[in-house]
Amino acid sequence: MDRAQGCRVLHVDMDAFFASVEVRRDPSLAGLPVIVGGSGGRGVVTSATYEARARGVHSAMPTARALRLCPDAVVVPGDLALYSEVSRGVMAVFRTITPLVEPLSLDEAFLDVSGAGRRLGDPLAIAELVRARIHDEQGITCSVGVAPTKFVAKVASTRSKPDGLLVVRPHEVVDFLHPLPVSALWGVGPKTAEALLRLGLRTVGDLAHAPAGTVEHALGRGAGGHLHELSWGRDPRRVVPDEPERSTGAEETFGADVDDPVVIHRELLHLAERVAGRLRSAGFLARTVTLKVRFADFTTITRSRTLAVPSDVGQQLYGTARDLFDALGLDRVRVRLVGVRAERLARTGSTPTQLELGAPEHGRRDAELAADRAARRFGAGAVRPATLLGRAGAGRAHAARPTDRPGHRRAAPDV
DNA sequence: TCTGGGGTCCTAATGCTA
DNA sequence: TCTGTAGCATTAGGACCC
Repeated sequence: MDRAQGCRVLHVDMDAFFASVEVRRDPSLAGLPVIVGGSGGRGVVTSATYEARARGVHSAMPTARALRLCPDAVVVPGDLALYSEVSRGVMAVFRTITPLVEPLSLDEAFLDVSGAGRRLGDPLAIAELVRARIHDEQGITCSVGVAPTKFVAKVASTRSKPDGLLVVRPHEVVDFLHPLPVSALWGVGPKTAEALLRLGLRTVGDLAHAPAGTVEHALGRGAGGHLHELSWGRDPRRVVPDEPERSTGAEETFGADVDDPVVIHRELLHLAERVAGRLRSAGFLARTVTLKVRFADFTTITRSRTLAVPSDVGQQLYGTARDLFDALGLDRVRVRLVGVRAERLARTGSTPTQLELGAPEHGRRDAELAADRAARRFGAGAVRPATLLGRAGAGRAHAARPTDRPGHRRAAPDV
């Protein structure tokens, strides 16, 4: 009489995570439409309470539009440091259930509970335990999907929101999936849904009964084959804890478009320092540096370069990003956003250090490590390049500064 | 009124090399 | 020595997710 036999995977997803944490911090917000997101001219909603969602607000919507839909909403700027702290608490609860925890983001994770049955009961009992403990210990609610595979567990948690629990047993998988719209499949966004609609495929069942070759022709071998498998609930992926990061980056949208290369260089330096700080604190070196530029018309380009020697030095990342930017040969073109990303990461220490001839690499790195220590002691921004002095806070010199939303920059994991 | 910031993964083009 | 090619690495872009 096992109520969830064959269901080894739990997908746990916090309900309206950022907004719920804000309500927990300030209980006077309970029951109100609360929007977490950029309040600057160009901000978007990152999270909203269900009271706001009921009025049509959803994440990724421009805040200005959300406020037209819901003028009485309370807008809070967001506090990533706080959300990260709550997230660590949530993940710690999961790890007392099973060591096989695969976080997907700050607010959701897969748990493989196949080894926890003897200690904690069947997967349904474990799911109920997780929900109770998150509520009691973290003060927020979550939704849980219980299924034989990761993908079905993920869909199940989504269908049970908010504050719900849904078990999909192996023999129920096909009946559960097939009535759903294709957009319910993990990896089907607007573009893919449109491509499938052109084939007359609206539901997961339509997709499942279409010839695999047709789907692969429309979407490509990889994606087509994968989605066709998912439509039958076939998903061989295991729950994998402790996957290392593959890249880390930072980007900033200017408050107004910028065409001054001096301002753009200064922003690149700031972003490169941020990324390098994160690399050092996480113990990674970057093999490749990628520059991202979004123009006023929202077209976006990237340019990347592989370093001769992997690096976690801000000045080196900056130099590469700046070279890539200058090589674009832009002549007073209006830029909306710039970003710097470190990719193809290698563990510091696992990569033989090879000093470039004549390069003051070692000195720079030591200086930046000293700055890290000062930042830990005296706060982020205690030490920074002279070019960046006066940039934050009182920077009225340039009308077109990045959006310095109160609490936003400070909240970034700046090490 | 437009459209953030953090990521992952996939594909295609291209250049190098055996 | 020349040429074709397979395979790999790099680069750029795009779709998608939270």
